[in-house]
Amino acid sequence: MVATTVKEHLCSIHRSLDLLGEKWSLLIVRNALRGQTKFSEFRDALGVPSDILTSRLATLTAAGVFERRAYREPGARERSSYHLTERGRSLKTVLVALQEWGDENTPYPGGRVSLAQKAGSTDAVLLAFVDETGARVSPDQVRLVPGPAATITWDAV
Amino acid sequence: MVATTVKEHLCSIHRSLDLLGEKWSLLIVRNALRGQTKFSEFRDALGVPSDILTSRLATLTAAGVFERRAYREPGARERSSYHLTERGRSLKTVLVALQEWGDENTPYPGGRVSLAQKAGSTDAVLLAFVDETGARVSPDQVRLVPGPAATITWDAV
DNA sequence: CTCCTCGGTTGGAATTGCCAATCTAGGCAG
DNA sequence: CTGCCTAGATTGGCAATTCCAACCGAGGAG
Repeated sequence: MVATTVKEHLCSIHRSLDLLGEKWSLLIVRNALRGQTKFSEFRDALGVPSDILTSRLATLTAAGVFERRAYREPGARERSSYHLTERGRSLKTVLVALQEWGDENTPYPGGRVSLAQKAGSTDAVLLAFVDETGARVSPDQVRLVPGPAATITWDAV
Repeated sequence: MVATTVKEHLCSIHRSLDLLGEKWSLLIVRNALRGQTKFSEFRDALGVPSDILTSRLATLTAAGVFERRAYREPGARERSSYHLTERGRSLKTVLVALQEWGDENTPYPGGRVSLAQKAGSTDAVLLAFVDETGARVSPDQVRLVPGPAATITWDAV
């Protein structure tokens, strides 16, 4: 089953979730950000059923999150590997947001399993809201407000 | 059906997705961030089946994302409303990340439906990675690396 | 040739979600 | 009091999705 059309929801959050909200999708992307590329790596590390993995890789590849490449290991036949595209790598923001939320709200007693760091250092990296000048904005100060294409209005919290 | 235990995955992303990855969960939180609080508001605005909405509100309330309050409109009996807790409001980061990704990667021809703005202004707000000093870090420079509790290591991308 | 592995596919059971119909507590009108 | 209305669910039956175990097939190894 390959998703050929993206449902055209007005809301970009809804559109994102149509693609990424299926079970395992974001975890596959997370593992790809950790450097995994092979079918067996995803299957063994995540425990995702192989039929689901086939389906998700097809959907995410069709959506331009992954691209499929051929590779050949010495003494083995040609196989497929799955590499994040620029579009896929830009999901890093979503995954770090989920990671920070989980670390703060459902902490694991043994400590953190994954950290966001600046390349070539051990400096921690966090997500923050910034305005157009680059100045930080407190999360409390951020409002989700109706945009030009909104058909309804709402009272932002 | 009320989720009483959070599966204890090592990875905080996995734990977050166990709670938030069910269909409709994040869209309910999105609408709550737009100011909705009542069962009928969520049901009518999202089109979510009422049995699913009952289940999601129960799960999210048990997880501390929502809190249930009684309210009474004139000439009506007491009813329940659902308000985001601090924990729930901190999901704003996740939702803005999904919104930005959707706006950039699956744009809707009619324009954006929702914008992130600084309170009391029309200044756009964006998500950015920052280090501990507050300096911005390019997304390409951010690595997801194994933390102290990691049982495996990986090659970060 | 046979055996083996990787990357799937297939069939069937279990789970989850969807939809329409129904239920229930309380308010209100007569 | 009786009957009717509404919000907020609950229920039953069906559809879609996911899970699991078994199988397949192309190619390399022996």
